[in-house]
Amino acid sequence: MKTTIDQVKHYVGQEVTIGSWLSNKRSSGKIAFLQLRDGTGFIQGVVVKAEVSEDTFQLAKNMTQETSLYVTGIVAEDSRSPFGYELQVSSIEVIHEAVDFPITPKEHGTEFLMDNRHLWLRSKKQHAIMKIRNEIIRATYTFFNENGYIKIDPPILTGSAAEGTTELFHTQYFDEEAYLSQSGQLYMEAAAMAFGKVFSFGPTFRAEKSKTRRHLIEFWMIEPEMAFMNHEDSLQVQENYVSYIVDAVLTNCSLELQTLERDVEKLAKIKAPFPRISYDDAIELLKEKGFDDIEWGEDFGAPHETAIAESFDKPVFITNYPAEIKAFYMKPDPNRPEVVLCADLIAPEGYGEIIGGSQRIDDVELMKQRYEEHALSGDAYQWYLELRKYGSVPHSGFGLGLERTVAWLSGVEHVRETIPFPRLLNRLYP
RNA sequence: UCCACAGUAGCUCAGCGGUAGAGCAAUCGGCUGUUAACCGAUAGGUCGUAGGUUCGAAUCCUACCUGUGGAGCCA
Repeated sequence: MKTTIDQVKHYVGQEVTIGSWLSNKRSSGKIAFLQLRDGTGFIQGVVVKAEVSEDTFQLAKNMTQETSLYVTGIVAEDSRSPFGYELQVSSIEVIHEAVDFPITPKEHGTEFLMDNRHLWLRSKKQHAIMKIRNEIIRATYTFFNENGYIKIDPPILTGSAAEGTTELFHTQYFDEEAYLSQSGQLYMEAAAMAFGKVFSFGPTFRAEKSKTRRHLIEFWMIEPEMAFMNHEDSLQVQENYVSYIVDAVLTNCSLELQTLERDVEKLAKIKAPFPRISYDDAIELLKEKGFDDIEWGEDFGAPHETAIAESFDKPVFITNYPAEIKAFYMKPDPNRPEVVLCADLIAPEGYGEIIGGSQRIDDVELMKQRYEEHALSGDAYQWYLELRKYGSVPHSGFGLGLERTVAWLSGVEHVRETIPFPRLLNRLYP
């Protein structure tokens, strides 16, 4: 019976064949232990010299790391095995012998592992992180579909910048210049006017020379946009969504969290509602904590965000930033035009901003004024202005960074481990 | 772009002015329950690159290259 490691518990006492790779082995004169991996899990194969042919035993003893093989044997429960079950091997068929696999069962440096990312993905820890990433993706689709959202895909090649401040990747679009999308948001606003509640889920590109554990050049973003929702409505969507994915990961990835030695107690506390603190109060809080390097009107740096997040054991919304330091499309607070109806959601434990969101300007005259202030050329942004011309409604939206969320829930230090093939400042290979 | 640190065997590192070292991986041998298994042996090097100081440089100095951590910007 051909099966996979995750199904092995259904075949105790029976003979199965598993297509697998040898992740490690140990052997003595009369017995060999094969650590086998097949993508669904890990299991130990036990080869006893007295119970197999001489050829099979020699094969088992001499097999190299990451050799691919079909292994056949009887499934047995065994507490001595690291995986709970083991395979009492009767025969081995080598598919391909791996020669000099570079990632040995010892410590390695970051550069080396990144150069071998295509092989590093085979390791247990990376496997667990990718499973958690997949669970967040799955839960995202479920959450939005069950709440009446339609997935809309904004373009990746664009003719103009969403926000002029950040650097864009330039490319050629036949005879004209084009850019890789750094946000689908403007297009999602158009989609919200067509479908009410929409979300996007796709790659984003930022040609910023950022070099921190929270930055990638290419990363994935989830961008919901909702018509007829004000800022407060949007905050509720955000906290419900984040609570939902945290719960999904806790429920469906307990093994992976254990592999990563994640403190799940901290994650279990993450339930809506989340605390909110205004930008004004956040400035006060920082002053109380002894920060004298920030004044009203300045944006927070990473140490500031971390200090604010430390005051809470849940993610915290920092709301109503000064309009000056935020994007042109954010709606001013009607009672205080110098601040805008926006919020950043800061994850606990120093993982930083995972969501940025706002209510959008719906008044066409104010938007025209912003165009002038930000010197946005009329032609490229004409269509965006027209959304305010034909049946404009209050609407809000936000963007969640997938990799930062994966890093937070997995408890890994650096976002580069949360995407299969990270694009970093100095890395385009593999 | 700025600041700090680091490049020595395939990998992780020690050596810090006087003949280039260890562990793991590889190869060979030993061991019946291993858990990054263990034990013995073999093989493996233009000490990031280019200059300089010195009787002598992996070691000291200068420049450059590459990487790591952080800052700014952002998700």
